Amino acid sequence: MYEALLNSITEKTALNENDQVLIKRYFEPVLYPKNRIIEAEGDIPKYLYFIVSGYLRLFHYDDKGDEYTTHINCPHGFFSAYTHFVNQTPSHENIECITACELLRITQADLEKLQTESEAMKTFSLSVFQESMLYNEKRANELAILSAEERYRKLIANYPDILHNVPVQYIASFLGMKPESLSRIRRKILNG
Amino acid sequence: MYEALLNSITEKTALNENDQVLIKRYFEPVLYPKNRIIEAEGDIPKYLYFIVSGYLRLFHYDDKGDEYTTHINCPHGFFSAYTHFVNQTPSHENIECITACELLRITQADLEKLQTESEAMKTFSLSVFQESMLYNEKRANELAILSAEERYRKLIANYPDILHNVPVQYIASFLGMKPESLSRIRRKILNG
DNA sequence: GAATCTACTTGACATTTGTTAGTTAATGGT
DNA sequence: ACCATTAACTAACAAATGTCAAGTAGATTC
Repeated sequence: MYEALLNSITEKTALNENDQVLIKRYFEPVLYPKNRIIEAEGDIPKYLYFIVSGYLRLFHYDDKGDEYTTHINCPHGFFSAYTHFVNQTPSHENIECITACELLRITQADLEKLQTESEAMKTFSLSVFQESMLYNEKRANELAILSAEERYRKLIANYPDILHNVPVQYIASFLGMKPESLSRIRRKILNG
Repeated sequence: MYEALLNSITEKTALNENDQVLIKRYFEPVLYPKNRIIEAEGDIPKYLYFIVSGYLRLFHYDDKGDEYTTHINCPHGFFSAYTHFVNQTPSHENIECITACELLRITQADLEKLQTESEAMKTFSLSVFQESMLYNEKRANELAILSAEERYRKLIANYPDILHNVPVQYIASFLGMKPESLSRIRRKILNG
C-alpha cells in the first residue's frame, strides 16, 4: 500500500529509514467504493489524499444546478482542494471517487507535524504544492489557446487510460465543453 | 513609494517597526518606461515585483510565432512568473510593462532572508503564493465555463480601469479569444 | 426477465467564435 | 508636418461549439 507513495517521494528526494517510518505512521490507508463523496462542498477539507489506485474528481454545482467537473486525477498522485486544505477554509468543491479507490490520507495538522519531523517531507510537500500550481497555470493556458478537439487529443495522449475509467460526461465538463460536443469530436477522430 | 506595499501587507498581517525597516531595506524601488521587458523567457526570473503604479503583463510566443498574453496585473499587487521565481528555474514567459511602471522588487534570496527575519513577512508571502494559486484555479474554471462575452463582462466589472490602460488585443488574448471577436463583443455591448 | 434509468450518441438547427480582407484611426519616427 | 507602422474596427463568410429533441444500448432495480 505504501510502496507507490514512497516511490513517488523518492523520485523527488531521498528518504532515510526514519522518514519512511514517519510516513507510514502519519498516512492512513482507506478504501472507498465507486461514487463515494469523500469531501463535501461547504466543509473544510479534512485530508490530503495520495491515490494508490482509482480515479478521483473535483466538482461543484453552479446557480442553475448544473454540475461542473474541475479536476480529474489518477494514480499515483496527490489530490485535494489544495488551497482550502492548506488554509483550512471551506471549499466549494466536492471530491468524489469515480472508481473504487485505494487512498492514503493525512490531515493538515499531521502534515505539518510530519514536515517538522522530516526535512525530506518538507521539501516534497513544497514540490507537490508547486506542481499543483503549475498544473492550474497549464490548464488555464490550454483552455485559452487550444480548441476543444486539441484539448481532448492532448488529454488522451497524456492519460490514455482515462477513457476506460472515467465517464465521458466528466471528461467533457473538465475540458470545458458539452457532452454532445465531445461526442462529435470523438466520432470525427474515429472516422479519420 | 513604500506606502502601498506596507498597506497591502497590513491588510493581511500586522507589521511592527522592525518589519517595516526590513521591508524598506530589501525591496528596491525601480521605474520602467512603457513597453520595457523586465524579465525575458528562457531566463530564471530575478525578481518578485510589487506594483506601486502601472500595468504589467506576462506573455510568450507559440511555435508559429503567435503571441499569447497569459496574465495582466495592476496596482497594487505582486507580479512574477511565480512558480519559476520560487523554484529559480527558467521561465518560458516574458514580463513586460504595458504602461510606465513604479515597482518595488526583491530577489528570491532576499525574500527568503526577509522571511526568516520577519515572521509577518513569512505569513504574508505564503498568502501571496496561495492567492496566486486561487487566481489560476479561478481563471481556468472561468475559461472552461463562461462564454467569451461573459468573461469580458466579468473582467471590466472587476477591473474597470483596464480598458484605459491596456491594449484591447492583450485583453482579448488574456481572455482566450481573437481581437476581432472581442471587437464584435464590445460593439454588441455598446449598442445594447 | 421486464421495466426503468442513465450514459452516450446522433442529427438538425442556432449561436458563437475564427478567418480573411479591407478600412479607418491612432501612433511613432524622421 | 509627413510618412510608415500598428491598433482597432467592420463585414462577409467559414468553422466550431451549443442547444434541443430523439434514439440506442447498457446498466440497475424490482
